Amino acid sequence: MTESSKGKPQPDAAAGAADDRAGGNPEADRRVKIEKLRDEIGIDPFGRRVDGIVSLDEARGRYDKVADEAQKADPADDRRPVVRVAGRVVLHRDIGKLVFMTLRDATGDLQVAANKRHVAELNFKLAKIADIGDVVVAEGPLAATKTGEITVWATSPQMERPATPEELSETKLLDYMPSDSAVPYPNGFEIACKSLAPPPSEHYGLNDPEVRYRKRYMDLYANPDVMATFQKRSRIIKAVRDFLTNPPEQIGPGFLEVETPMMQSIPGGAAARPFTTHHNALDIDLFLRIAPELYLKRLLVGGMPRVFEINRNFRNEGIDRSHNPEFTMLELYQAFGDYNSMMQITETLIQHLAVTICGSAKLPYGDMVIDYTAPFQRAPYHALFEQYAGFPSDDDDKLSMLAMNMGLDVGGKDHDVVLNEVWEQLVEPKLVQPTFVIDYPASLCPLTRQKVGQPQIAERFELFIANMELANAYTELNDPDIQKANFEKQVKGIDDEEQTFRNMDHDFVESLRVGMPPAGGLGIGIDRLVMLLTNSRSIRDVILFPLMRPTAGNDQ
RNA sequence: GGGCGGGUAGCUCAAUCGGUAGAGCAGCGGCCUUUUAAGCCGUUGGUUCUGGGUUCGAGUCCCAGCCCGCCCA
Repeated sequence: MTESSKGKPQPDAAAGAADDRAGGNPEADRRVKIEKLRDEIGIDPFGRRVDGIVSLDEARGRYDKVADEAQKADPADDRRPVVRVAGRVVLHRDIGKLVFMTLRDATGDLQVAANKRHVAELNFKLAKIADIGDVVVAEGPLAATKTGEITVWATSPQMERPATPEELSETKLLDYMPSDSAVPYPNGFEIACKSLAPPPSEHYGLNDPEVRYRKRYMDLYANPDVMATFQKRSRIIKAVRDFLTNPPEQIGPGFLEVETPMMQSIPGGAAARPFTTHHNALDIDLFLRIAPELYLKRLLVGGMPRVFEINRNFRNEGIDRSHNPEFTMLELYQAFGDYNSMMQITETLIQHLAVTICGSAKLPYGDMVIDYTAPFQRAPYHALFEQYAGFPSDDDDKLSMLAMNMGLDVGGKDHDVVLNEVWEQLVEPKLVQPTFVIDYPASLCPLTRQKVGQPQIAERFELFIANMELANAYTELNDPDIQKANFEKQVKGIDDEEQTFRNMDHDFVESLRVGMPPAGGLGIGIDRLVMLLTNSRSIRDVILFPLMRPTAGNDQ
């Protein structure tokens, strides 16, 4: 980036700062304006504190049609509400002695007009030279234009009439007049922060996905639907917290929100490859957690009966439409629950979110319409396989044939591992409406309690919606001897990346020896849930700053 | 990991068969007192992702690489 250098002409584009020949290089031109603001107009192009700003949505709501029409009929009868607003300029129309601009903030857009007759000369000049992308402050009465658009008419108090006592007390006008400034602030119109960077297209927005993800700060203001998505994400997460902290009666007492280590010396609780880091003082390798599970269960041992955590997990794996290396997960554990009580919580929570956040239990996702009305369908794992494969899941020969036809590598893998790979390709694409897939092969679930009388079946479910795995839950295993044996048993065929339980967490087994009450445990992928509820196609559209490869310019 | 598509001005995009890199908007200089993607006149702005190659001549064709997206594994 080029530094402006006052007074010393350089061949560089930005250097023409002090003369009027600048042109063509938007940033250089804006630097010229900054110098003008400082040197000729004598104001700080980066503003100062302003109190009493109302959002653009709020300002629009304060428009008083009766007062507006009364004032238009009799200019002396002015009861129009006065508002002070701030926003980024997204459109700017200068028609001589009148300037219109469209401001945008997190609540929407609103038009501001500056009329030379009502704004002090200096402030009118600021309105004329304001650029798209600048953050500005405007103050004045709300009135509609000829075409009916609600507009803040920037007004310098001393130009029109003295402020009434009501206005003064309502907006505390005098409070904002900085003692070290000759200019009453905002005096109708001020530039609060000059934008040096060239703005995105005012008509086409910002479309390039790479730029949108790398420069989310531009994406957020250029594309209002992006702002809306992340506002909704925030509301969803708050609603999850509220729901779990104070659940509906049928779910019982509230859950306690806790935080457990993200840096772990033995990464456990899931099948995934972890990120590695190092602690210098202790001189030990640590891993970013792949799941909080084993720590949350220790809390059950300690006597917290219901706990949950909403936070980041890290998995050193591929990136695609539904995977980001760091992602947000809800995990909760309920003493004396099981996978059935987890299903009840899951479907009640998700229906609640759909209805309260999105206004309906039936929501579009892409071409689909998803019905979140509880209860969700339950379907046993093996039954689904047989339904779509056409033969029972224990037919090893047919399974091998099918796997090879799918191009899968079956060599040396256990039956259940191959079955699961085939299952994922065969069944997952069919699961559009919310479906609890229940009763998994026990060999795939080392942390899960087996079904009574059916030791080969684990009391586990995964919830699928719109072909995505959204939640995973078990009746938790609390027998320390079986847990230890499961950790020691290497599940053949799972490759290195999925080799979770190679390093036994002895302390976790020790905690089970102390005694963990029977429990249900649940994990819900928050990013994917937000994708569904905001109809977003990619996980990158619901993560503010998704991981991107750094550019040569060192963006991140 | 594989296939397909894309990368050209600040933004959105053109560029015929390989033949002087363009438009709209933004910017800059003017005009304009109710605009709505305001309008009018004038005007600036390019490492065509990077590096090689073919050619009299490459945004275009070939090779390699980088990045992004979509689909598949």
